Amino acid sequence: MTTAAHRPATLEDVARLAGVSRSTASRVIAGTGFASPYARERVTTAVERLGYVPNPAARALVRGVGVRLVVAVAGASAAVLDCPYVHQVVGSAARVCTPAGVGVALHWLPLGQPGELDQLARDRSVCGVVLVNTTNELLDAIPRSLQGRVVSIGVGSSAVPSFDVDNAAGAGEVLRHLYATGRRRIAMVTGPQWLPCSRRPVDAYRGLMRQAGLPERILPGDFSAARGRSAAGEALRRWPDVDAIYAISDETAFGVIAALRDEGVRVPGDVAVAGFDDIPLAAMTAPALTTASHPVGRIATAAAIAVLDGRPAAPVTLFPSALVARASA
Amino acid sequence: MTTAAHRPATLEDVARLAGVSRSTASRVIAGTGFASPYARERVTTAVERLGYVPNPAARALVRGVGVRLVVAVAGASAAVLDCPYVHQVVGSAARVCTPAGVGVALHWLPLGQPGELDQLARDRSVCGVVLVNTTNELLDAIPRSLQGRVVSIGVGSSAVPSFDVDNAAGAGEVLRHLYATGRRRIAMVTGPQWLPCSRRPVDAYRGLMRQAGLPERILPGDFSAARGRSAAGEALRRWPDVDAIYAISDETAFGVIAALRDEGVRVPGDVAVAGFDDIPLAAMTAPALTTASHPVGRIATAAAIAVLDGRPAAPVTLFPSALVARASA
DNA sequence: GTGAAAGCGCTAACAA
DNA sequence: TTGTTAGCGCTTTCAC
Repeated sequence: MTTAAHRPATLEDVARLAGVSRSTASRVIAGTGFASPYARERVTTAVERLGYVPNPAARALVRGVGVRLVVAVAGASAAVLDCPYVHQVVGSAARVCTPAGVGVALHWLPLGQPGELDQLARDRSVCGVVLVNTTNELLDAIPRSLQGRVVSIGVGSSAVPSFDVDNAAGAGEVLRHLYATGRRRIAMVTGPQWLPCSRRPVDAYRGLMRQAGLPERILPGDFSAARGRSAAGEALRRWPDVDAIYAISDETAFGVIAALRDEGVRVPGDVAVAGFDDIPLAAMTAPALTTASHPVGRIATAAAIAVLDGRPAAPVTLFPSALVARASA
Repeated sequence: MTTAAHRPATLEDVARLAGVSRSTASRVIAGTGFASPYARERVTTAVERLGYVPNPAARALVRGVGVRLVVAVAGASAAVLDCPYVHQVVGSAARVCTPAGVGVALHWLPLGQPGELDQLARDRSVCGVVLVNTTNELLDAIPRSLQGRVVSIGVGSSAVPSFDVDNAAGAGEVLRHLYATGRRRIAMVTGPQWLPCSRRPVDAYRGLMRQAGLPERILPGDFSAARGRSAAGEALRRWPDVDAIYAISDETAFGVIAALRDEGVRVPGDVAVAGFDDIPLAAMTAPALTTASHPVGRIATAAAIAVLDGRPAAPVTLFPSALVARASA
């Protein structure tokens, strides 16, 4: 490895130094095709001496594949691109894409304008798409040419494999924990109405309440702490006997707890509160938050690998979510 | 805009449909060079009809520029790539790189092995580098060929512009707040020793303590909540009269508060606690955390734009950090 | 087993 | 103002 030359070496340079043709050099470097041990040895040496690094862009161009994996996030405004959840997806994706010479892009998909996807499909630099916060409308609008290289973190379809947390199971565990610890007047703060994957915990809630003969008390939310705050106030007003609030996310749960505290309601004494996601801080607060785990990094990694690999993935890959019982419920 | 064709249109297709040469089409599309209003009109129409999207990879290849911006994070292990801070940098960078057809890559730079940078310098697909958690050793090892397209979030050098939070000022504000509210036995939990940019708050602390004739009480940390926990225990043991703990990060501060609570020490009654970063949850906890703001997203955005633009940036761009006084101090 | 040649999609001289 | 020409760096038939 020499010190960085002013002009980075090309395959041509390697071939010349090794005394072989570009084709031969290409074969041994890409690890494709035949090459005599002798040629192999000479090329390898030349690569080392020159500090040669292949140019993924040139490679992609000739192979007809893309150099960017796009994380496409559906939402009402471009502000969805700023949330920590999306950032973690992008970070995890970048980590697995980097060794493949692929970069990560971040797109906003306006709700109700599935045409945006066509744009992505026609961009030859796009090797694949990871959908986040998918809607069925979006799923139905996936251009044929994107099929086989698009996956969803959230709901999927016959054409789009899904990688998601088993939030129905996680919600079930948390709700049963609430029930087992004596809670009978359980309210739930949900996710956005338009987001299909956030309906599963709601369905779990409904099923369990019905099964236990308990009243359904649903407050629409949006994952935010602010909404948790206001929803808690509503809950107290509408159902003075409420003894537990289950929130769709830890953020929301913290908002709920803050509002309860302001109202002089004790947690978990008067009202138990549980969340979902098990973010790092859930263990640090007072009271520590009872929640369910959500392996976002692992999910995003699997999703990115699936589009990178390009082989057909299972229609649905569910990642387990387990109860993390702490002090708040 | 037609429905996505099976084979995405190329410049050639556009030129043919418009009845002009590839060059002319290229000129009007890239917005470079001359073109008659007539040609311009015909090309634009063809682009629309075909739903043509230029291929950034091909463009980059011929222009000799890269298609990836790499976020390079120094650290003891690859685990540094998993922290929310890094994710936010990557997310913000991806957002500004996407419209430029540039993807984001995420690299780990092992401490003490500055050779890794040469690799990046020789990769022609790399258009620039954003350094995170830089050391002076790393800064000195920047290959010449990378100069002008590398910036640092953290300390910089004559060759590497720095984009960072003014954490000295932020720390100063917080510490003066502590002092103004009567605290006189103030301990500090620092960042990692090897990280130069985290030394500035320590220097601010030292300067202020000295100036006020107060004792210096320093506990080395690593930004983590776990270390905040253990450091708080140490502080209590070594300095039973401690009445304030200033932590280098909100994470650490939450760890400190948790440990204090476990020990039966009241916050802020017995010991005031302050952090740094003003993460969203800082406002939601009990007690709400007193801290200083840290506009990570804005910093990362500015850094990425600077390498994308490629024009010389100011040697140092400091982003303001202001006291956010809440309940914990 | 190896090399010559063609070409991926695009831009940028240079002539016309 | 426009088109012709020559590549950017790489892979990949297809002869040899």
